[in-house]
Amino acid sequence: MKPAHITIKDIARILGVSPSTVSRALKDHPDISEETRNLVKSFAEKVKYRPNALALSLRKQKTNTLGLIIPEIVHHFFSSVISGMEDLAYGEGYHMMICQSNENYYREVINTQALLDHRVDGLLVSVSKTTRDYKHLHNAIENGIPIVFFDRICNEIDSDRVITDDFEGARIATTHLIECGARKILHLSAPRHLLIGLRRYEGYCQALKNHNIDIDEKLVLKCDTREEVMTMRQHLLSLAPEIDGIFAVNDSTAIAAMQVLQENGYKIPDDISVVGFGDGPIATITSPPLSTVEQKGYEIGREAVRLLIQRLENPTVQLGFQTKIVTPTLKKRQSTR
Amino acid sequence: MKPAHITIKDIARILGVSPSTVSRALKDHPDISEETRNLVKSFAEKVKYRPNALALSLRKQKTNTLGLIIPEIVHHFFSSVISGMEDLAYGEGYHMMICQSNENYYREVINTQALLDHRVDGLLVSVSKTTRDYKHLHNAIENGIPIVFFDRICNEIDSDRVITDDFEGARIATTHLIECGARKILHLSAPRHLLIGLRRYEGYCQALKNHNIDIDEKLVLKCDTREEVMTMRQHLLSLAPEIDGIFAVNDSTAIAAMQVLQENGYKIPDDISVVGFGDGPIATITSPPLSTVEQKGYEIGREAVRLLIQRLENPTVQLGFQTKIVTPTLKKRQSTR
DNA sequence: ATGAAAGCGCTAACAG
DNA sequence: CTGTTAGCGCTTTCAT
Repeated sequence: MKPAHITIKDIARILGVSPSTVSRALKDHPDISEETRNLVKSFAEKVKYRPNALALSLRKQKTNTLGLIIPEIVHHFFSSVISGMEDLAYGEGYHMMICQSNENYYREVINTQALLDHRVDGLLVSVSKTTRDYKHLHNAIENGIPIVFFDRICNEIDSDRVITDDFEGARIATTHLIECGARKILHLSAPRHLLIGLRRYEGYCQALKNHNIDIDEKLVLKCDTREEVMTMRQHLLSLAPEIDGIFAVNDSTAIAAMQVLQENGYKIPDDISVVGFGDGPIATITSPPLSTVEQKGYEIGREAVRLLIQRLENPTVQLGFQTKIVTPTLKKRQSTR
Repeated sequence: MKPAHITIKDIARILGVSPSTVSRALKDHPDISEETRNLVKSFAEKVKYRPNALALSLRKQKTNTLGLIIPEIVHHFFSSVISGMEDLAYGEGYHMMICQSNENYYREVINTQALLDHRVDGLLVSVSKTTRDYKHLHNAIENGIPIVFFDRICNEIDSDRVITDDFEGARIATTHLIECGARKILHLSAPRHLLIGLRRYEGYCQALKNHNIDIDEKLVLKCDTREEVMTMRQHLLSLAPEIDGIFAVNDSTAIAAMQVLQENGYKIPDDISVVGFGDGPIATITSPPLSTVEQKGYEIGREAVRLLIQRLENPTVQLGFQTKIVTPTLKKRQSTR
């Protein structure tokens, strides 16, 4: 356990030159003679000199670190986002400091503060469900720290954003069902006061409209969890004879519905085709595997980091804020024909 | 976009005192008069002064940051680990810098270096599958940076460790099958050259032995993915009539087997009971829900951070290295009676 | 071509 | 009780 890392000063002392010479030699400053440069460089290599990123950051007023605030890490979509962010950031010479808000406003505030204290160059934020007040995020922007919001964006703050095109995803999913021959399509939806509930409902309606199918509000059920499907089991079964397709707002709801139907003798997809939304790992292991809308978390993560770094590295240019809309794609499997 | 954050120096200048007075007042140093203290504190609050963590770290030679190197973030077990780490670290005043090796040795080396450059106080590492050489990690230890290995530990380095008790998990799972009345238990296993393959196999054998059931090597199949189950479908079905239980090395294999059997008229759990291992989110949504061994990623993460912080905060005491063995528990669902 | 000095923001030993 | 000074590790004028 040697206590200290070797520093430029150490090298300078040992080699009998000044710290500035070492610093310059190390970064190939033209003023330094080849001789000195080689001497310093080979010695530095020998003693495994590594610059202290802390000192560098303090000096340069730039940490090359991005702060991430995410509601929860254990979630297929969010962990995919993190993975995409990490991969791109790494490639661009940035590192990530990651905080989990656990959907807790108070913790989100503390996290934001901590990241600012660490002087991250920018922030990547998906706001917690309990956040109503955005002072902490405004505060970051006022301190010159740009934010890119992703997925759970904040409308009160003008900023770069990356979101999923829920409308389009739902439209694609529903259209697929129609193309499979379905006409009476049940929509298991999230509440409309949630953005995804509303948008996916609208996409569903749009697809029907495009094919001149009337929207039957009896076929739109507020039902967005596995548990709720189980509770509504009877109602679902009472509708089953008259429907030929189901579009669910997420995969677990789709799967639960599929199972209830199967247990009662319905064949998927022969009697009823089913499409989900999200494409977590669960969609591939059901029987039949679930057709669903792929949500591209990895890509959203990359895109968010791309926007952020672009802004960080062009501080002079007054870039207008962009909203990147990532269009999900249909992942056709065997729950639809 | 104000460029700069306010500093102690700024406050000192404005208030007409010295920076050290401000510094002391802020941290309730006893030498400072109440008057000055209140003056400074209220002013600091008014201008939202926040200490620069970078400067502090440089000064104190302590960053309060833990570096994490993990093979992949998008994996239920690993993301649970991260979540547990983050939660505990947060509570103890530490932050996490997270790097993903993507199972790539080269990247693991670079990541380690980057974290050392950032002067993280300690390292949490699960080694990549492709890592054969441990110089980079030895190097960290030589630099006085303690490492806690978790899950994929490194035997060449003497260090703190947190692992799952695979043997015990397998024993519990198999015993559960036996208690459900099974006697002819098929084990779908990972290759024995992998530690988990070996340990879980041994646990399976131990349970049989404890109940005086002979081990039948024909009932131990190297088969540890969904795809492999599909490939071995016929073989599996040929064994099916003579077995009454299955213990699979992971959930997806268990589920695939369950599905193949169901499609061929077997009733789960009536004809055959099935137990998996790992308890990702998929286990709850199958029909019937899968009994499995819960792997406690969250707890492993917390434990790893606990060990690391304990070591960091008792640098003087020569603590012996500990290996924490987290025993998984049976999660009984409906795939077993 | 090299060195001395100042400073990034903060703290702590030493003076007074 | 408060200020001065030095220094954490590094870069970058400004001298020489």
